[in-house]
Amino acid sequence: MGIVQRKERQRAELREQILAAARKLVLSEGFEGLTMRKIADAIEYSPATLYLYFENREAIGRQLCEEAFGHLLRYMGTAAQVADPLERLFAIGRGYAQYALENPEEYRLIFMTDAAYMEQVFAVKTDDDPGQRAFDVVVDAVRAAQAAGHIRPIDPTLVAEMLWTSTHGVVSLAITCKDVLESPLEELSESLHAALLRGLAP
Amino acid sequence: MGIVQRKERQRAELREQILAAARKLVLSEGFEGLTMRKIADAIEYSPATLYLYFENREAIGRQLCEEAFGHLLRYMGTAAQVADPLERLFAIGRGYAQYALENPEEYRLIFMTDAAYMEQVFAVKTDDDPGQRAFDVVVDAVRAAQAAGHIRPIDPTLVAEMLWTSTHGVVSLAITCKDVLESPLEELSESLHAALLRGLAP
DNA sequence: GGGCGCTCTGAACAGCGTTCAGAAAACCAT
DNA sequence: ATGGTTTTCTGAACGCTGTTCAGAGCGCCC
Repeated sequence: MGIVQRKERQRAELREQILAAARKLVLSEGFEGLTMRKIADAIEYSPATLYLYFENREAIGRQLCEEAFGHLLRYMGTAAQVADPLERLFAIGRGYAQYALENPEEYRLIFMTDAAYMEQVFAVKTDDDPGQRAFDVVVDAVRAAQAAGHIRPIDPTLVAEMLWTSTHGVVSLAITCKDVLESPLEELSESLHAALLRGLAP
Repeated sequence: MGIVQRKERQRAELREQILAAARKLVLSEGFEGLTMRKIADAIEYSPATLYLYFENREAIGRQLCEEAFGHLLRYMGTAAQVADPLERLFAIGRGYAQYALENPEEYRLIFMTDAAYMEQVFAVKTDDDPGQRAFDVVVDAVRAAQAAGHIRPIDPTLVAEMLWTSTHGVVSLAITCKDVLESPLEELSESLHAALLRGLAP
């Protein structure tokens, strides 16, 4: 009775083929450049077939989004294991920035695209949602830094959001308005982090 | 011989009518929702006519962009006159954030839209380009704060970019991922500014 | 082998930016 | 006022987009 299993497998395979083609297209042309017909061409199926595997174009974007959070988490993951709490916060920030700058189209898809379809991604808010987990990594590091007396004892979520938004500011501007920032990106990012953490000391 | 003058005036008027319709549409539907056919409908002309007044859709966006920088400058302008240097920096940040949150679609158009056509906006770089002037307002305030001994004597451009990117981070995330930031926006923005400036003290 | 169900597609719809030949209108000179 | 020139405008088209749906084609079970 392996027939239904095989059918399920084939179905999953085609679904994955669609996602693979979409990934490639987003990587090279951005989500704006992602087209149902281009995907269909790439996998050699009719455009109509895509709708048997995904509700619509946004559903594909949503799926890629969730994957992207996983990638972000990987970039931050190694940094999250640094022992020294303050150094860990720096490392996380660097990992985050590195992810954004090495995967600008993915980053744009997650954090810089109009929220219409993103609402459903963020609406999940379960504890194992990668986005939430990425944020929790920061909050944990903040708590540790507070416990070690490196950061004043205010709401760790607030502190985490301060760190997050400021790093997001650097990388998102760098992605959108290339060449508009005069300072070298790394210096800017590092100085910002350093000043912020200094200002957050007890 | 006021005929050529009248023709020029009428031409300018229709151009302005196009821009007015475009402004309204961007305001309500964002730049993505701005359509040549919708503009044409609004002003009761054929879509083809628009191309006699603007090279293409992006040229209209570019024009709106330059206007938007003017608006931003107005929001920051009053703040730029605060006497106390440190308080002035706070006021400028508040003005900037207020502009972004009260005109999200305009802000998105300027700083969050893919740069393809923006390059020409930023490429100007003349001294009276509103974007440059807005940034200079910050740099000047930084210099004043440094002269008053409130900020350590490092490159004022770097400091200005640190302040700019961090505020941009808050407002752009607030615009794109509404409800994802848990902290009240004003508190987040204010705390961030305060911590940053504290960290930048000599 | 016949019938059922699943998978897939061609064709279409409505919309998009943009172009261009030609209609229409405005102007000028006679 | 009339004819001709110039400026302004538009209908129709091209190729693209996301999406839908009737029906074709094929594999599976009885």
